[in-house]
Amino acid sequence: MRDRSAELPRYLEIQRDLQQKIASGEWAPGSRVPSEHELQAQYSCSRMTVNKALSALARAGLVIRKRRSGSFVASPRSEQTILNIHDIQAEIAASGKAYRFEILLRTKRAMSEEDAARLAVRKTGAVLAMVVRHFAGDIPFVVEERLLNLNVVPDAEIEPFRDSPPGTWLLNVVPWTNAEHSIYADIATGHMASLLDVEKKAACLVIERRTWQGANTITWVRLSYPGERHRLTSHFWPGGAPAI
Amino acid sequence: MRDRSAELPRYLEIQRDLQQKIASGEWAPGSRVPSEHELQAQYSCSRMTVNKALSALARAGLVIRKRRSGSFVASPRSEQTILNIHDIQAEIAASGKAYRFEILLRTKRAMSEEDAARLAVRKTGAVLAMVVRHFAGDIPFVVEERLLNLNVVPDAEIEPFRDSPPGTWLLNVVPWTNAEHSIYADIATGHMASLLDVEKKAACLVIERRTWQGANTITWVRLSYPGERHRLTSHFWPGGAPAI
DNA sequence: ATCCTGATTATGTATAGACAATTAAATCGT
DNA sequence: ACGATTTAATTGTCTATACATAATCAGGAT
Repeated sequence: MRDRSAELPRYLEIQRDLQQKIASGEWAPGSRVPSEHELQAQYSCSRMTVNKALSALARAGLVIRKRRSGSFVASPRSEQTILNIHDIQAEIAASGKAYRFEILLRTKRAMSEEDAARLAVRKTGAVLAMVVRHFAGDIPFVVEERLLNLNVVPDAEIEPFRDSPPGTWLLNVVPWTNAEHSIYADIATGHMASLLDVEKKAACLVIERRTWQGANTITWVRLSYPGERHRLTSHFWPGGAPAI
Repeated sequence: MRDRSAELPRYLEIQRDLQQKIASGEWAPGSRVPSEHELQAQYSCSRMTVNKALSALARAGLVIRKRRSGSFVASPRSEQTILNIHDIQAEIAASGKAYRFEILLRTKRAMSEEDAARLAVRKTGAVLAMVVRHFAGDIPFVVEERLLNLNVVPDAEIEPFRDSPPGTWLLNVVPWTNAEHSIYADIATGHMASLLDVEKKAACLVIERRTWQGANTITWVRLSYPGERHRLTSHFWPGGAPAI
């Protein structure tokens, strides 16, 4: 029936074809995409195959689909990117540098008002507060301030964190369902500057993250990177992969 | 046949069911997920329905699928988040503040070495270099330094940018296919500090972005935000939406 | 033991058809 | 002319089936 010499699956072929028409501007934002019925005829395939292509484009935000009305090229409202925030241990190891970490503080305490606010939970139970410094080679890479919700992760209390830092340990031990990131720039205080081995009042890139398992906040963490030594970079294709 | 009182489509019901088992840790990373055949029997539905659920989980990175071997719970290697970098005009308008912008520089010039490096293209043709300051109310919100590749967007040369700043104009005029973001922290130089109305040597959150249409670089832009006044935040669910 | 070979299994893709849900458009009654 | 009702177009979901493809496994030949 169909050309079996084709490399790509049919639905991907169609998807990229449409994506190309949108990306090139040939199909302007707001304009109507042919209906599944029409595309099915054009590509001489089943409706399900066309549907798979169009659904993927809808998921990627390139088209908007409405029953009875049809599918329309979406107007771009914002630029998206998927930020991959790697496990620090893995990230440094991948860069070829020697990794080590140093636990500067480890305290169990009853949850304070501030702790509760950071974890975004009611003030109850206990937390494990930690400060960890990570090194890439001999250079301080990032300082991690962390709160672990012992109500959710009681095991953390007895974990020595000898081989793995708390972030890596958590990632492997407790599955997370959702996370909130907040990224900003700040001036290194005297203490932070000495920990990162940068000048006083140097710029820091700060990432704050809260991680949940369902309704429970697992952990809050603040990562302070020396501004000149660290960049978050990411490459993004709306379709999920290079189109051509 | 099936229970029509169910609110959710069958495939989503299955998807969330599996997602919950993974998120709760009931199914550990590396462990095997029942095969499509088994799930089809468990949920008494067709294989295509199960396939849709499993494919979605694979796309979200929660499971890894291998022919002949089966599907396995993925071990989390990094935390992802989808960063939505909004159109500045829309972002400020959405916050309820008055938006205005001011073009501080607009120069057409032959592409220099530095321009070519920033745009990641061969040095050829001309660029339009701009510096734009955006205000939220009366407060400087961000300073935008931009290079427009006139080889790709010749229309920019005659565009007055009276109603819309270049970012908004581009978003509406030229569709983009992929983008690269780089986020870091920097110290405000004297000039930048005065533009942003912050103290000298204040921390700035800087976003650099290159945007392509296919193989052509459309634009390079550097956005400098006052560090204390701006945060990038995002909330992320691996499945794409709250599971419960 | 080692290497080929074929059987088996799970996923990947595709088809044709069916019904449901949504809603724009057309029709009808007043 | 207007409002209510019907029709129809389009997407959303689902089924049953089929064959393709990749990878593992078990034998069997060397």
